[in-house]
Amino acid sequence: MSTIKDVAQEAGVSVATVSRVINQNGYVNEDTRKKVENAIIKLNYQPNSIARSLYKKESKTIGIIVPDITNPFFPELVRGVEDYLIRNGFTTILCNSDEDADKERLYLEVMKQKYVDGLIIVSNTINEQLVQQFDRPIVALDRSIHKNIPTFAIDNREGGRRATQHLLDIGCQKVAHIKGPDQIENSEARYKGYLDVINNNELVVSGHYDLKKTAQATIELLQHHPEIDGVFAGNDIMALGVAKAADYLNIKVPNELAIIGFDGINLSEMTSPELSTISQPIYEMSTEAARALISLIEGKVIEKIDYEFPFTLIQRQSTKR
Amino acid sequence: MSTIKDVAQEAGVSVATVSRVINQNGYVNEDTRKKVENAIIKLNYQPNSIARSLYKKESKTIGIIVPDITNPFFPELVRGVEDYLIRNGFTTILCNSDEDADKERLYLEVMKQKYVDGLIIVSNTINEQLVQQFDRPIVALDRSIHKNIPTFAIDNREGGRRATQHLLDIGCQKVAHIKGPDQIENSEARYKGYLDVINNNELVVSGHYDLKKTAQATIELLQHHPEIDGVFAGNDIMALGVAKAADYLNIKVPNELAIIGFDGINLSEMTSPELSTISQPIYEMSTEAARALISLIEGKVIEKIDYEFPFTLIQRQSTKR
DNA sequence: GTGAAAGCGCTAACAT
DNA sequence: ATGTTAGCGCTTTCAC
Repeated sequence: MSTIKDVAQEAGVSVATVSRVINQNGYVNEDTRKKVENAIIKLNYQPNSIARSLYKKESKTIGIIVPDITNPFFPELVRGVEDYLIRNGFTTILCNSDEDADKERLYLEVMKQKYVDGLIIVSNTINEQLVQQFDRPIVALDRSIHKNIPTFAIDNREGGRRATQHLLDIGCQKVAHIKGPDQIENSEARYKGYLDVINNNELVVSGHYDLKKTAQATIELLQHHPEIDGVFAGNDIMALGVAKAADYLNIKVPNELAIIGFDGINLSEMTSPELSTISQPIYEMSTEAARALISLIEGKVIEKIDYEFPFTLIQRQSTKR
Repeated sequence: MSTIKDVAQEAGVSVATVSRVINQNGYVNEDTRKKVENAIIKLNYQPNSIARSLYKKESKTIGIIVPDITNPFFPELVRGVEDYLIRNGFTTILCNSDEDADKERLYLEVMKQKYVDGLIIVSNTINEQLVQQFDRPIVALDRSIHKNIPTFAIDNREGGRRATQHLLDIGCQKVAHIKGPDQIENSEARYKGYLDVINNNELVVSGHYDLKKTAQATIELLQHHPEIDGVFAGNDIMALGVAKAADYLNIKVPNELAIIGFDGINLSEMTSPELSTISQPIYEMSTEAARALISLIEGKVIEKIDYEFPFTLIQRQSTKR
């Protein structure tokens, strides 16, 4: 690959001039500009962004850390981020942390060495201290990780309330909640939302954000409590698990059992029956997070630390009766 | 952040020595090594990999180009790649091409400028010439892109045969095929596999790898051809579309209509009914592709150009009768 | 065994 | 308006 030096030589000018035309700054005569541009084309020159990064101490690269891209919620998030970033000249490094603090530490270290300009993190296990030490901008997506770090999420508790209320509204008498993992901020919040509405009539079991475990737990739950006629699942995948349990027990959805999920991933409308859900503006949340991160990278101050997005209740077959 | 110079100063040695310690090459006295290591710890020094890349002309970064991470097949692929790479000291840049040749060209250009050490590509739209010009190793995943580029995939035609034969084996009399997009190598191959088995009794409709379109097309198909009792869908998502169509028309799966998909994405066992499918070893394919890419980057020669992986037929509820 | 110094490709003073 | 040059942080010859 040819370098700026080659171009300079070819055009009969100095490297500084070439640099000027590339970066469109400083004065350069129309004629010399032409000469340089021709040389660039002739040599098929492309600036070496590593060299540029070394000097400018910026890499036009950001890292995104998610628990596991294989979990259907995250591709939609990552896609929003990547879309926004590439349009703005940034490139996206993908990291799967498996919610493992060691892996997160490793990624943080690597990202630092590679001079990423900023980080977008989805995590609840991440070491706050490490995050604090990271001397470049960070934003948190979907879940907060530190009170000083801008966070882009919905009000999960309110979402939990809304989901539960919906089940009541359609006439459910006994609404159970299949809760996501303990200690995950979001699943706790959704759970609280459920409690807010259900008072003293609660019936909760844990499903760990996992389809099979949820199906298993739900089967037992429904066997012990045949009076349950509505389930609010901690997320859409879990709601699918509940639907499977119902199918297994030959319980009709939605008439004998209404089900509502949470997140609004694409998957929720692919299944039969289609799932009612609390739909997050996933794409918008992620592009906004990316936009804010870039602002921070550019040294701008951003308006707030807490970006709360509106969610919507989507009623589909699983609660339509 | 402290530099190698700071460490050298702190340890009272030259930068060359520090470099030797970091890279564990060249001779260095046990005592000086200790001094240097202490200085590194004291200053919390981390080598700047940008500077290293500039000199070594390698970035320990690779790019992966997929059509759309939001399509459930790709996260599993990307995860396999990322897992293998991070374990081997590489970092992964994610690119969503949307099967758009212009976007692909853009990504190729950016990757080149960023000195990525290699590329993993899933595409059928990519410009072969551009790929040829890319002067670093490339491997193709899931679909071939050029005869000189190592390809990691299964035998899709044979898979198509197997799927179709399976429907016949369980007693289907009239098997239709919902075909993936034209001009996509894989969907054509699967289609051919179907034809191989079905001779002259074919019934094919195009579904574009899209759930809703597939559901719509299937509804029409089934209305015109109520004799159809088995469907081989071009992939798992399309199979879901077929299942929805059946649900809509109140046709019982699998007894009145058996359905088989293709790919074996996680999703295929999340639904009710669970989908039979031709399961690709997605994770293994992708880690092998990553492994081969690294070999190429290291200048090794790899054994072959065509890596064909075995698939397996997974029979689940949708064809169990 | 260790250090001095050149150079990777680029940008940005500073000259002219 | 253009050129010269130092320097970004690192690795690696080449001396000693």
